[in-house]
Amino acid sequence: MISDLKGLHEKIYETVKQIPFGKVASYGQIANIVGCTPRMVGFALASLKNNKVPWHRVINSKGTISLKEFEAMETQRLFLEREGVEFNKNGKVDFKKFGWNGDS
DNA sequence: CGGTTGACGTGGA
DNA sequence: GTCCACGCCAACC
Repeated sequence: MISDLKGLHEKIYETVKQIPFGKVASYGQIANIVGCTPRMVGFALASLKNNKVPWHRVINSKGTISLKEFEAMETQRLFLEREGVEFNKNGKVDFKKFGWNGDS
C-alpha cells in the first residue's frame, strides 16, 4: 500500500523504491501497480533526478533496457549485474528468475 | 487552455 | 525470433 496520491510520479517512485535488491520489474508491472499507463512510468523515471529511487531495476517488458543514451543503459546494466541480476547475450534479463513478483 | 512529448505495451507483418 | 505502427494518458511548454 502506498501513501496517498500527491502526484502520479510520487506514487510510481514509491513503488519502484519497493523493488527488492537483486530483482527487476517491468514498466508495465509498475504501471499496473500504480494503476496508470506504462508511458507514465517511463516518464516519471525519466524525470527522476534523485538517486533515492532504484530506477535501474526497472526495464521494459522485453527484458531489455530502452534508454536513449548508450551511457545510461550501460550504467543500468552494471547496476543490475552488481545486484546479481544476470544478462543474456542479447542483453536481456530473465524475468523468470529476477522478475519482481510485487512482494517486497 | 491546447499541443507536444515520452525509460512502454501490444498486435500484426 | 525481430521490426513497425498505433494507442495510453499525465506532465511539460
